[in-house]
Amino acid sequence: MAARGVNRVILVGNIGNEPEMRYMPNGNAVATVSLATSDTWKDKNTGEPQECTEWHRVVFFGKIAEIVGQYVHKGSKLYVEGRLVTRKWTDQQGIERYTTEIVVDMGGTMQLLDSRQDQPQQQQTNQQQRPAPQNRPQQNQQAAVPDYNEFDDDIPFAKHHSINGV
Amino acid sequence: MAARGVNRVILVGNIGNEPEMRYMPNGNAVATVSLATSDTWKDKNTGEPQECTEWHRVVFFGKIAEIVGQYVHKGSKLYVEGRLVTRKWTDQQGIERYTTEIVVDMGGTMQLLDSRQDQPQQQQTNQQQRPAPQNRPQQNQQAAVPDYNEFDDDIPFAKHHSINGV
Amino acid sequence: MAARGVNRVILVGNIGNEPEMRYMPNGNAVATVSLATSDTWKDKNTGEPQECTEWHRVVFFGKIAEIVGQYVHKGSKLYVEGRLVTRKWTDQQGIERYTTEIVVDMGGTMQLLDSRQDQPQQQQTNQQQRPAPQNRPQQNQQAAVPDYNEFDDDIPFAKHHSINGV
Amino acid sequence: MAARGVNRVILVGNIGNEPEMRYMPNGNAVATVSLATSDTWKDKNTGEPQECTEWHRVVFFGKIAEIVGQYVHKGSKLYVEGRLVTRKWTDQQGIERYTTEIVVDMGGTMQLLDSRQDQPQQQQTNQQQRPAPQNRPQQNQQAAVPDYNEFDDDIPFAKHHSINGV
DNA sequence: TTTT
DNA sequence: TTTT
Repeated sequence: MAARGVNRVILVGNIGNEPEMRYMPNGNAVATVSLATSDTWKDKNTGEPQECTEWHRVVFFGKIAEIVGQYVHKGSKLYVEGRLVTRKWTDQQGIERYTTEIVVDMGGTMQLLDSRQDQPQQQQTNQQQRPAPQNRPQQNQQAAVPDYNEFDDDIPFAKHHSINGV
Repeated sequence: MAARGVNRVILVGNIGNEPEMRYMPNGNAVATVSLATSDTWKDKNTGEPQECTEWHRVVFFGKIAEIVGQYVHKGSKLYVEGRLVTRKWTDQQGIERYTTEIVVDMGGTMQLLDSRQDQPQQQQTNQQQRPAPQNRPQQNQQAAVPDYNEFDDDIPFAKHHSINGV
Repeated sequence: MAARGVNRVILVGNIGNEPEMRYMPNGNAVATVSLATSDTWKDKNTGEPQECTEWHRVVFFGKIAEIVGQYVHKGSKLYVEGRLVTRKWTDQQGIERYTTEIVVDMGGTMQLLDSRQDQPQQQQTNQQQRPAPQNRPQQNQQAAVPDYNEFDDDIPFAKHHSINGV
Repeated sequence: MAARGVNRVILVGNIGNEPEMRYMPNGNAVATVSLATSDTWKDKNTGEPQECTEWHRVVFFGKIAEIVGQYVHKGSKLYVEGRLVTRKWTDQQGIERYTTEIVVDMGGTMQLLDSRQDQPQQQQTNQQQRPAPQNRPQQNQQAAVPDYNEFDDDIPFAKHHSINGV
């Protein structure tokens, strides 16, 4: 809660995939998305337009992750405010790797920038069995978890996602 | 110069090393530092204080890199505003790796937050042969480079630092 | 260009009016809009939802002002990055007043967050006589000014807008 | 807690006065400071250096206000993250006025950027009768209020400070 | 005066 | 590797 220093990331961009949902042992949701930001400029010499797209791995925790799972879809435009976290993991070949993510938890924020009619309504049908996070009492949050933990096993790299002490 | 989306990082923290200086073929300076930000919180269960330090690799380009080389030292406190760039490189074993850096160029900014008397004066003596960037005409910028390019070869991992087209 | 300290404002919100366009004596465009941001929360005691809308006066300068004049309309959603400037002016009764504005010039940025089809096409017809800013050479920028300076006189409070030395 | 839109201000600068402390009817602290940020640039025509200092009125609420009252002093360098609020008030002549402030409450943050030895120790002596906020149990927070409410009456413009519903 |  |  307290901090020495400032660690803040602000992104506006479009989501490149459906959010990957996971659940912590205590039932808290974790949503991971890839968010694209693009820079465009003109080459100094040739003058022709250049474009460079940067992909950011954004990980949402807790209540905000539930909202992401519910309302964010491939193509959604998001405003995201979070912090940088680099974590170490070991790939299948046993090679140690580092991944930098933008973590959005209680100290961050998210804004869906699509107008309602832009949203792909079809995408939401496969989530209808899940009540909207706003209307769900706190206790249900944990009750819903086991179903998703089973599904969790099918997510590739799921174990890379674990962030200790956050 | 134009952009679709927003990609912004704001950091305040302390530098863990002397800046590593490199120079582009056109003579532009590149300065790389490690910047630490810390989060402190109390464990929910035990109540005892926890600390987590995050290290950020920050890369400065151009005139701002010259200022970093001149005035920033191990222990300096900095405000940094830049953007996230993830680049791919191949290590000595031929393994492809990704590194995420905070790039600070003309679209970013830097503020040295140490009061003047805090600065390690001794550190600056070995840079006195180099005129202050503010007083140096543009042409000298390139004249100063060869000395540092020689030194460049001694920097480990120097080739990882190259960022194409940024 | 240099700075002591940091002065940064980031806003995402909707525009409440058509941009007011003015032109500096040197032909540079100035666009002023009102941007709304809303906070919603639940009253601690009654639990009923509360909303508080904050209106921000945002002033764009130069090329970015031209883009605002061309593409931003009442209802547009914008991302804005600028700095706070408070200026003093005297109203018709001779009373000294202070107004705080978010200034967006070369050190800031703007992103139109509406998808293309959201844009009110009709609004743009009365600007068609004006070439798109991107394609217009620098000289035309000044050529276009007299027309708008005449129009300028019809803008109420136009004299309040003048910002000296910025 | 929820929001439509984003309203964020980030400032780094020096404090121009001792914090003005007030207390809400419920005992919550309110601290107000003036924070200076400076822009320096060279005049395009004459080339001579220009400086423009911007003063920001920053208002802290709650626990963070207590920390400001304890540790922030005239000359302190601060990092501040808050939101813009413009409020209306009536001056002694009955003239309606607007003041824009940067509000820093639970949704914002503050970082003292002075190293410990920079702090004016003498300034703290007149606050020694007040226990450090960290060590003070919640109940004492309210117990300490009456003393300061009396003092509150001596603060000019104190009534301008009230912010309803925030 | 915007928006959801 | 920094800092409090």
